[in-house]
Amino acid sequence: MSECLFQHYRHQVLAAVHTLLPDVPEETLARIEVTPTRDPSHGDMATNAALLLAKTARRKPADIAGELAALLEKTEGVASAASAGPGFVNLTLKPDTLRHILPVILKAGEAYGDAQTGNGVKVNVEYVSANPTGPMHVGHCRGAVVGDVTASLLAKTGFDVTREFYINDAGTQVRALAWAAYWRYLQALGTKLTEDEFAALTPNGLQYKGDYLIPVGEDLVGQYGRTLAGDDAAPLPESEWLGTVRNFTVAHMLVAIKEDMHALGVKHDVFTSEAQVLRDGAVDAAIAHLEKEGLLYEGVLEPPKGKLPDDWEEREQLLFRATDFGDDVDRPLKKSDGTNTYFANDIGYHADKVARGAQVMIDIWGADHGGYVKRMKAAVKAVTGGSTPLEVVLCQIVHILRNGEPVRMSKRAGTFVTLRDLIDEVGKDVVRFTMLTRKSDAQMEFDLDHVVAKQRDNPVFYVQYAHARCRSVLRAATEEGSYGATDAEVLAAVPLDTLSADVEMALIRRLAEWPRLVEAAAQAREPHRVAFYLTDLAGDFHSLWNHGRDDAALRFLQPEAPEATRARLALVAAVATVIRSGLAVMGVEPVEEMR
RNA sequence: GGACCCGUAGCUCAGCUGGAUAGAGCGUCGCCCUCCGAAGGCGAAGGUCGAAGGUUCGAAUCCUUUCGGGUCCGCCA
Repeated sequence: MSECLFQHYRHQVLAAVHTLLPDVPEETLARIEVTPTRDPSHGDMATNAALLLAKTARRKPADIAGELAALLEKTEGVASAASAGPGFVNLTLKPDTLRHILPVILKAGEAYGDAQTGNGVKVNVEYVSANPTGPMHVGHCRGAVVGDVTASLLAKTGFDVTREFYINDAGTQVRALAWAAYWRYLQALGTKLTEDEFAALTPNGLQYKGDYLIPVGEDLVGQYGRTLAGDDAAPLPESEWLGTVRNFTVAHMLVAIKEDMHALGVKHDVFTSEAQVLRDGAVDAAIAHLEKEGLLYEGVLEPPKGKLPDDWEEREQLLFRATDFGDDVDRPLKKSDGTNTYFANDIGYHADKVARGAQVMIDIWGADHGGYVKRMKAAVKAVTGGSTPLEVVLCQIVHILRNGEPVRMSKRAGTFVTLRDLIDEVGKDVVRFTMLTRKSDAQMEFDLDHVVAKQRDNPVFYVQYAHARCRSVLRAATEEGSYGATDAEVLAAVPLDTLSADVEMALIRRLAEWPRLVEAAAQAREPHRVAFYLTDLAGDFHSLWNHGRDDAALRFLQPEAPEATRARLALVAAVATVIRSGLAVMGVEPVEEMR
């Protein structure tokens, strides 16, 4: 039998449908599902098949449901099947069928829930992607976690995943960064210039004033001595030093960014440099392709309605016909100084991903880029001829709170919270889990006190506590000595007939849902569902645990009944396994005991 | 002016891509340790799913309109 009970019985339902109505169109069959029931009185699972078939069969749903139920009742593992409600078929499984999932889990270990639905399709997931102009701040970490876990979910369901980081190292921000690093370099050489005097020389003024560039300035001296500066550490023309300083500084920033990602447990397979994509000609090639397709023209854009930018002036520029592909206006590819817009480079970059083999692209962006989605999708459609879909997941802002009060993040005020600060304060696992306790497109509040509190309403604690309790029971059983070995292979073979209490069966039902949840979360690109599932699973387990307080017969360790105890231990070990499987997807370490 | 996201219990949020009587936690109220599993658990109260139309066997979910909050709107990325 398949690892996934729901998938298994879906096939049984489809077989029954085929017997009953051989000519059902493929689209209708695809919509037939077998889902867990919300109400235990509805059995273990239900199918909507009869409701969907009613139209094509021109018959009443309840009639079809009745006939389906009669067929399904005879299916192996099914105790009873009944038509219910508007035309559902409810299935009640034999207890053995449900219990059978425990050895499946114990043998599979953390791999329980793995699937092959991705069929090796190459998916490129791009996340974090930022200007390499400074340390990562807390604003980056939600997208980092969402991207990382989305990638893990896709890998778990059989996709060939590439985790990618796009380095925006080609724009004006990086030039500003180089100027700021050059200032630190001159300072390290003992320049007589004041900051104001240097700022007056700097295009668009001196930015990136944080201390983190001081060591970069010192390292520049170590590497290049005084060769990048004039006498008395006076500035040389930009052309004498910009390339050198920029590359040196970006390399430094990348090291820091990678360290931060490592501290958060976020992995990337590929780091792609915007400047490199530009040098390789991928951008020019993409623009040439669009030109050839007749999708570019020189034109004038309407000024935006409402508040007009101060320096607005009407100007003819190179435009992409984004409106042909569903965007609202055509989009410019060149800035007034003749260089590419970010958009133009991004087109080349996405074409490059496709050239490297991507069959599906998923970009994780901050919500402030929401207005950019349509044009990017339009461009990808144009440049790939529609062969390679682009999906965009937007992450809303995270507000950091301390004791319910907002933590101001301001470089000037000196309360700038870096990602590293956050990890150091609450720990990587807490950050990761908490980032998934809301769906991505909802705003989130992250209270530094709350996320480390050992309380019921802190899901991180609640789930870890459930795992620790499982481990505690298994340790106690091992130490006691008379219940036999408690490793997975042994427990996978114990008789399970004694598991029959409602709370026990409810827990088993929950465990059976895990593979289905993994697939749904991967397909929807919604990693938060894993966190919610684990919280529910933990709740079921805590409930069973407490039932043992009220009813001694429900306790895990039964000295009078070693056989029943072993069955319970198999259940407990399976719960721990599924929690570990879920935490592994989330990149969170399970704990053995609460401190 | 336009685009995108969000409006679900007093509060914070789920709701499995259209299914059965809309669910959790917090808060409120009532219970469960004469310590062998209380950092927990059980129960109660609490809802016209922002509003109005529409689509159909069936809508919190899809469409239109509308109100409220957020993000964004050529030369930032």
